[in-house]
Amino acid sequence: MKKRPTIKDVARKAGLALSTVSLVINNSGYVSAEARKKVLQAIEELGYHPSRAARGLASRTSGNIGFILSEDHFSLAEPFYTKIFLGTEFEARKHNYYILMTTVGTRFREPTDVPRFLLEHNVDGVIIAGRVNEKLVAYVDRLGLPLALVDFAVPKKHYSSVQIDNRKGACLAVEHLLSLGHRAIGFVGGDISHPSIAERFDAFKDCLVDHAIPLKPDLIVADMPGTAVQDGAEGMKVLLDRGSRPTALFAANDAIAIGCMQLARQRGVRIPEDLSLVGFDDIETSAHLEPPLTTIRVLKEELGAAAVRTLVEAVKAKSATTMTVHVPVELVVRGSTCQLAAASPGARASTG
Amino acid sequence: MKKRPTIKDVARKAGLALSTVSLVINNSGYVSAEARKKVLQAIEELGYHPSRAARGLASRTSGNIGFILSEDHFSLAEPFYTKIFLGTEFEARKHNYYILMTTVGTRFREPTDVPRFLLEHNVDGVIIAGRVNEKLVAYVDRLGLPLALVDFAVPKKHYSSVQIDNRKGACLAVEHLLSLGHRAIGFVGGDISHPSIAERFDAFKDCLVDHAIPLKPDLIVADMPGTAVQDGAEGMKVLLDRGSRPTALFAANDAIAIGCMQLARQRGVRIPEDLSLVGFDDIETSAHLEPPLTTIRVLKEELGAAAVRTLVEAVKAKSATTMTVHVPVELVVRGSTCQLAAASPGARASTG
DNA sequence: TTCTAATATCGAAGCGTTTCGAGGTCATAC
DNA sequence: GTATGACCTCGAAACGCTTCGATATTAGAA
Repeated sequence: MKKRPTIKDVARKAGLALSTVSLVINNSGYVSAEARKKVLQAIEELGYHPSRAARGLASRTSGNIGFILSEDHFSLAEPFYTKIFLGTEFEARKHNYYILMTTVGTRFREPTDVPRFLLEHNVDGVIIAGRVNEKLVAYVDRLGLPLALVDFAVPKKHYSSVQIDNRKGACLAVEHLLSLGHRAIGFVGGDISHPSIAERFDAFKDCLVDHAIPLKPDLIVADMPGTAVQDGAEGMKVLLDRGSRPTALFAANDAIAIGCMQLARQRGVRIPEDLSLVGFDDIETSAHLEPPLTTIRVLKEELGAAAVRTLVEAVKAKSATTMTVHVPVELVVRGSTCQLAAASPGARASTG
Repeated sequence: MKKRPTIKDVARKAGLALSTVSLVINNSGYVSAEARKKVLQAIEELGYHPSRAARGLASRTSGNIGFILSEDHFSLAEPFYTKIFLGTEFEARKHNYYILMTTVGTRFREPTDVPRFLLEHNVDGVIIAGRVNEKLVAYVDRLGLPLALVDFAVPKKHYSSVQIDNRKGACLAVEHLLSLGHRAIGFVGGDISHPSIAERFDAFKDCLVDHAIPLKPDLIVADMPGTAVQDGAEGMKVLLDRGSRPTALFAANDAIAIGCMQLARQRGVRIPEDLSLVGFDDIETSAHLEPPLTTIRVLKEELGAAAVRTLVEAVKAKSATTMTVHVPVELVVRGSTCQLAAASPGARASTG
């Protein structure tokens, strides 16, 4: 409980000016080897460590990075963004930053909806994960704070961002299905206004075309309002009611895939025998489904870590250069996909 | 990018002294209704918000709570403490605090192993989750910082803490097994030096005695070094090699239970037919095992939230009163336990 | 030798708050 | 009529740093 030493005490003990001590601590300016040694020793003996608040006030830096998440994403049911957040925590510690986390609603009005750490000037940079109100993004930008978006982009604007390699993922999925002999490959997506979903859809189409497979519009459903389980079920229903019979399906994400699975079961469509199914994201539950879902794994922690690295660079550089990082994805083959040959009707009945 | 207003600007605009403005902001001292109104209006018009750094320096508060976690617990494989952490984030936002997170190793030497936020005086209180070096706890205590331990306790010392209701949980487990007709109930634990594990073991014994079931030492294994899956397998092995044949088993946590399951499968012991098994914690995977594990659910996020509440109280009160909060647990019945009747040898063979 | 630039140290002016004590007004109690 | 205390406002002194400009010294270039 005794008073902790200040830079003044160090200066006195070292017999040097306070400002010289500061130079040593910050490794800036000119300091003789001798003076440096004296300062270091005094620091050591006193057990001195600079105060963050004082340093922050004088240098107008906080040592913190703000992490903004949309409210509906920071639920315990949504481990996707939660993992991104944990990824930022991991990486921030490596760079001697702390993460201040907050969530925001879809509305954005000043100053009520401005994250407190922005009002208090308590962060040196901001990470925004997932879709948030564009006005919030603009607000952060106007503050002149380094900014990195994760799995989100604002149309017509260039911000630094960390993106999932959606195109690659979609290709991996399609090529996996092709390699299994599938040709009638469908797509179930929703909320095409979400950049990631749109990109997956786009790449899906491109990839088929690249492999000389003609697109069949009746195998595609992409107009559900959201990207949750019920949207997947809804999409699957539309597809089946339409009379379409794809042998394989690429779902825009795992939640949608799960919805497809549920409806398939209701309608007596067997997975993978009658229909191979590939998801995207590799969320926790996917591995535990029956059958376990073949999917595209997204390295969620890596998304967060990359965002921190981007930001730390930006803070150091003080330049407004923006950059986009694409985090790799990988195919995880599980039980929801199989060779087309085995998918002919009755194949199972004859063996069972 | 234009300079943000300071308290000085507010004072000028309101035609009052800077200190009066401060009093209004902090709702302290005497301020006339008229003056308050003028200040509030000036603040509104200028869009003023106090700077955290300046306020921190002057008032020696940071608005942050430090969260210390043992290194091996902050892995992505260990969602238990990670969830506690998320629980603190949730709750901290409600009280206008931010969480600064760090991990520590088992060693503790000053000043190398001291969390940076402590050196920088950058937190108003500290939460320590899980077992850490006792010297670290003593160090925090010596700093005079409010402290709350989560799922950890230091022998012979009284710190505020948030505990799992281990006794209740163990009783729920035992009584569940008793209600299924089991009498030969075994225990597999490890690392009895961990307070939580010890308490579960203790309550297990007490509960049996309370129900007039004599303790059979040969049904108990509790000397493994750790509490992980392999320790569970090891314990199960010892039990079986010893020739003990409990009809039901209470494992000190889910990881241990999983180890038991694995070894049981190897040895041809069927769960639940030959052996009913109850775990503790309700970790993510437990629900997805085959069979899904009956266990005692621990509200992990609530542990974290309770710790924050405890700490916020302590910061406000400035008193050194300590308190222990017990967070409730609940029994989750799944497929790894069943009625004793069905467990007679051959019961399955005759139906299969 | 003289000038310049690099090196080294220092004092002082902030950074934007909180807090303390001084000083003033006014109503109430004695 | 004066003392007392509540109420109100203010200026100034911290809080513990960074940073700027001044000054001094030294080494190398001209």
